[in-house]
Amino acid sequence: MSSAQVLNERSLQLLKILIERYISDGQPIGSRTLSKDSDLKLSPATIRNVMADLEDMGFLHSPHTSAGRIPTASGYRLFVDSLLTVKPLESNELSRVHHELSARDGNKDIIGRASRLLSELTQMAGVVTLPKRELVCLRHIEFLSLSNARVLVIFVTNEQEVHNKIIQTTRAFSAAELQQVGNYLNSIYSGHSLAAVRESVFKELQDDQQRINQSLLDAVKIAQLAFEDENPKEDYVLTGETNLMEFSELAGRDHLKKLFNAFNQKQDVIYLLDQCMKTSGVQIFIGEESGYQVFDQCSLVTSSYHISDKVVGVLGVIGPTRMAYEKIIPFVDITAKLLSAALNPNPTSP
Amino acid sequence: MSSAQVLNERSLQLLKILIERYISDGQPIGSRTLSKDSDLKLSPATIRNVMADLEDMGFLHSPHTSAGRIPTASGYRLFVDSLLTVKPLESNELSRVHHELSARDGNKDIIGRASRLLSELTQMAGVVTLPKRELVCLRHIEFLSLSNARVLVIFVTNEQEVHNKIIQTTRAFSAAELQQVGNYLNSIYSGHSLAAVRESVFKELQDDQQRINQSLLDAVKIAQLAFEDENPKEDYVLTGETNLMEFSELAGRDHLKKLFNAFNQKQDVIYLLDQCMKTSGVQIFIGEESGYQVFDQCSLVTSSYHISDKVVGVLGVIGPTRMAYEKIIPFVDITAKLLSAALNPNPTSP
DNA sequence: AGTTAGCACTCCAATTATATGAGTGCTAAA
DNA sequence: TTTAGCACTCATATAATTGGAGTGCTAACT
Repeated sequence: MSSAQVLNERSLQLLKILIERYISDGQPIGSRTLSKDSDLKLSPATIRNVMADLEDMGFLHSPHTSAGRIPTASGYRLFVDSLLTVKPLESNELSRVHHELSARDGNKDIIGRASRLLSELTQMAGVVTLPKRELVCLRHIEFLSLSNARVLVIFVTNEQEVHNKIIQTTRAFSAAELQQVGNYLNSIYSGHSLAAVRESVFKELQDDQQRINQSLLDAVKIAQLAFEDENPKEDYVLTGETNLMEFSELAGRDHLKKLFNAFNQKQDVIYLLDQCMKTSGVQIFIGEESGYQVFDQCSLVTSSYHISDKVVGVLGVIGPTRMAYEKIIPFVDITAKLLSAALNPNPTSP
Repeated sequence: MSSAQVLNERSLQLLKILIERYISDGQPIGSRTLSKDSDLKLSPATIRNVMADLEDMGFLHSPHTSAGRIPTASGYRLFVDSLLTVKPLESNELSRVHHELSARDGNKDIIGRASRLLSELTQMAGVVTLPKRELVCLRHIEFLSLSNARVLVIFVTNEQEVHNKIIQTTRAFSAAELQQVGNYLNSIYSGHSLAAVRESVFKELQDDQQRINQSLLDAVKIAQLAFEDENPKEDYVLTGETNLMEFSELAGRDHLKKLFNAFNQKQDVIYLLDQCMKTSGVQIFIGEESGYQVFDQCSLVTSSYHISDKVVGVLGVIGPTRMAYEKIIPFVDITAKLLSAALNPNPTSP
């Protein structure tokens, strides 16, 4: 009965133009505007018909009877998946990214720098997860004796991150003993991923314990405590949250508070970012797709980064659904690539 | 000509009641309300006269002709300095503080816990500075050789905080050499404040360098690099910022953004907190007194905390000027005391 | 069959009017 | 010195009015 319920070329064209226009203006787009904007020579009336169809199919939506149309989440989805024409980065932006992520000052706080980069260049919120501990390689481990049979464990990972942790041992160890333990563990495990170390230690303890002598047993026991999986909590660095206050669609007091609380609680955001880590390339959550009420008005554009071919983290941008995807997507993409490059030991070796 | 421009007992009484009432209600207080609230049997008209005087003296202020009066910063100042009757903490709050700041789990992130405590119990923002590095004592230092003549310095301070830093040395050092350097430095400097160490190292290098042998000279040179004063930047842990969004007086979008930016930039807040560190006991900045526009509507209640009798940091609460000072002040006070207690090595020793 | 002009209709947003009432300052009497 | 009385001010809330942007439908046009 109703006319074409089909997505022909023309409808898509119009949808694309509408969304682009909405993204740049932020106001509902009406048939008259769209008619002038497109070079298809169509009258507003025709466009109204098309728009009605697009609305039926769930790509558009009117805030009220006499406003124009705005894209729904599915509309955006269709847009980013098949309508989008990505824009290359401007040269000054590109050089900024290069400069900021160059390995020069020993990667000091490179995660933070990346996050700031993302937020400053997009004027939205930038987020970068810390490299997943499990997947990171051990470079060196060291023990320090404290009072009451406690031992301070210090270990350095691949990317020169230093971690530390206090463990409670069953008896006090002297500095010399700990030195030995350290030497032993370093000689065996240096270069292995933390997950591998944990696993290996576990196996060692399962095996017949008679086989190894007492001091090695001590070493393994200490190692077990050191790499015990107490809190595999991931974490991220978020910057530029305040930028989000500029966007009227997010600026309701309640909404803003919920959003910032979610950022502080971290768990929901971590869950989302974790999802993104599973797939390679740029991932996008648009509005309600995230499944969290709080992020209904937000989109998340992410890409994962890696160290020696293993994905160890994600970075991305959080902003209103109405964001300039055609610029954000390539930007996130290249940032992830350059961060990976900066973190990898020999970017130039074969 | 006008009547008593003097602060007699009655005016102060009324000012106190007005401020208390304003703090609890948040609305301008009129003469009628105040007349009923005070047990002085005075008619609204009389009270109007008194209020007019108080306004002349700068303690009150009308938002407009036909609203009641609200306190000015000087009004609040007079109130907290001489009118206030502090309320003791409720027992459940007290036990919460004790529990949260008990030294049980090795002071792990005790700064963060203190900050969360402050924000959760007050429903405002809590802030705790990290212990001032300079004043903190060295417990142990350790060196690790990296590639390209770089050395990773790891040192543990009094309160079992672990710090690390990468330095660039003039030549590569072997692990054994670094071991020696570490032993030497530990034997001499363990237990000294970082400032003292820096000073001593500096003196050592000034002295005739022939006097000491080569390996000791190396040690001192490395120590100099390690304790070089690159960035004496202080830092703090701020929590519960989002609570501030609940207060209508701070909730303007612009204002909120400026406030949160100030929190992120940190420098202004640090400057203020630094001021507070110079005086002992509870310090209060009310509104404009801070000198920063952004904090015009805010008050800051702080108290310093110490390690072995040296003030090393401050903690406090940031909220709207209209806050319940009579509860906040003792709360901040006790929190600072208990944090100090938790950080001090032997709380029970003589 | 697809496209377009015309028209009645809807609904928001902005403006203006209108009341309401809380609170003040002043004056004059107690 | 205190108080009652009164005219005045100003912010807030509510309603009434208007303008315009945009729609959906129908009927005519290609």
